[in-house]
Amino acid sequence: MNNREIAAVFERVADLLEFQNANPFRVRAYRGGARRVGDSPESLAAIVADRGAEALTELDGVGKDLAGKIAELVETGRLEMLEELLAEVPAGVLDVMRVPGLGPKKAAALHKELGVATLEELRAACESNRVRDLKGFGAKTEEKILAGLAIAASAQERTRWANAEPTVLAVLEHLGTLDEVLRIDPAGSYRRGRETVGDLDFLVDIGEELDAALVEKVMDRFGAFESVDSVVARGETKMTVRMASGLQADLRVVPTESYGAALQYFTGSKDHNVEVRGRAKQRGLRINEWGVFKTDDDGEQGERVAGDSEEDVYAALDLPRFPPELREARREFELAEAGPLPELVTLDDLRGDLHMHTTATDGKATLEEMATAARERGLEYIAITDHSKRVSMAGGLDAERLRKQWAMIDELRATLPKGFSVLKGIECDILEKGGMDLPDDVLAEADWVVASLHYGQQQPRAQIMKRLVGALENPWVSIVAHPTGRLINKRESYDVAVDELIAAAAENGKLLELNANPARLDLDDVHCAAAKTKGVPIVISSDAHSVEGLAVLRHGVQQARRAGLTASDVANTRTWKQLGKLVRRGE
DNA sequence: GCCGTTTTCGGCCCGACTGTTTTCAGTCG
Repeated sequence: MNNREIAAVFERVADLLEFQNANPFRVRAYRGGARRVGDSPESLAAIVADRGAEALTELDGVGKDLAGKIAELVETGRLEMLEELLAEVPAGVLDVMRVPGLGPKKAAALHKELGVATLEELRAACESNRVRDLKGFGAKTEEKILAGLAIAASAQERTRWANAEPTVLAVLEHLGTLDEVLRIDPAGSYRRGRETVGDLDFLVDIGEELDAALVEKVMDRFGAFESVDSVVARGETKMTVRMASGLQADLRVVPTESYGAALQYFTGSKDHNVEVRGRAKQRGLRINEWGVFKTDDDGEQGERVAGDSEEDVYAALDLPRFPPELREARREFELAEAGPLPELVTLDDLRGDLHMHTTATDGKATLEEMATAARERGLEYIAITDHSKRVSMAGGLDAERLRKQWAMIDELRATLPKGFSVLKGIECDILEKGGMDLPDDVLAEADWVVASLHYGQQQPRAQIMKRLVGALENPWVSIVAHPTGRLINKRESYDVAVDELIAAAAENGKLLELNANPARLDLDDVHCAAAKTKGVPIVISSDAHSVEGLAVLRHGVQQARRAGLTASDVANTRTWKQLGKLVRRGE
């Protein structure tokens, strides 16, 4: 059982416990455990196998009990506690709890009073007006549930960051042009640069006073944004709308003196904030979205000590202003205690792009066009890495066509200005039975060999690993591209033991790709962080199939920053010559 | 269920908004 599956079990346990009205801190412990497990770069099954269940308690938030349950899961594939809970609670109520506005308490009341255990039964109960008579419910609640059922049916999944970006920019423009809006920033997971966002958060600075008339004006303007479908809620400082796309957006309006505190607060993550506010409490301080305050002897909010800027808020706790990408309650507090935070990699640090396609296979631009566009983007070198012959649908290259392309590259090189290089590369498929799609003597002639797996993605783990590790052991391979093969919201990854893959890369002196395509972002942040700890350099590549495709590098940089990578952890921040020293090629 | 130079027991972040309540519970982030 892999980490993600273990995390899913703990989430499920937490949901069921919540439904049973269990101790909320116990529920939190399971949710925290799920997050820690999901964030762990090491395979917990491997930890149990190598060092025993006891070693799991080294994970923050995992104690003796959760460690035992993880061991039970990896050893038996089952969790007795979960099965007992499922016997007590009808599984359908978990769906009921996912309807907006329904939580564990209301779901429990619906089940107890009306026997509602599925979404269908919930709909029937609402339509026959039986819900409105329950204590704590009313006609409005009933209507909201029916509307919420429609939303739940359209199963809105999280939106890829890059798909949310146009909406975010349009809202910033729409509100930013108002004179009353002094500052506006997106917050939440969008600001943290997560690969997907659940909803959007916007924060507005309205000036010294929280003037009701001004707030009204800003909210009216927000509600008039062209994509807004309906207003979900509207209060004195906070407003929520639903876009036609189904995406929700929150607006918070605060006075200038609270802007930093509010930005910190609404950027999250939730777990990061829990840690921050816990630290505040230890120091006799209280942090909320309005500022940092001293706590009086009677526990009431006292003198204000910070709030204008995020720097001040963090400084009040002797913490650095964490880059938003790091605020996930993973290792950032540990890093802060160890010294200055690492300087995270930036787009400007990248000097080369080592994965792209041309019209020779499935690209839309020619060799010359890709080279020109890359040079205009300020890159110093690129590798042309078209597909190999196994990828027949893309017109993959055999040895003969590949050598022709390399001859063209030789010709092109003669025309290039000093300071820009085009490298002879290939994205060579890793065959289903193992081994590379082109012979070693051909690969040996390349400057840069990207190995990747496009076929046989459903094979069992052992075979997938044999293929990937085999590629890393090939003396001429430089790197494995999109190592897990996942497509965000579309396709699961292959059954890869990423820690073993990283170990194999380290052993063979090879690199691993962070594919910057926003649908891939593969390796992800957690795995890139794991590669860093094992000393395996990451290459951020566009995998561009067009001139425009080169622009995705920034998404890769964002993911790398979330992994805590600095420029020196990313191989293509180096010159091509320096980069060559990182890769062990040839025998 | 986790955790600890204020602790191995008694804590565990904090506020806005809604709908149903006559003073607040539930949900959400």
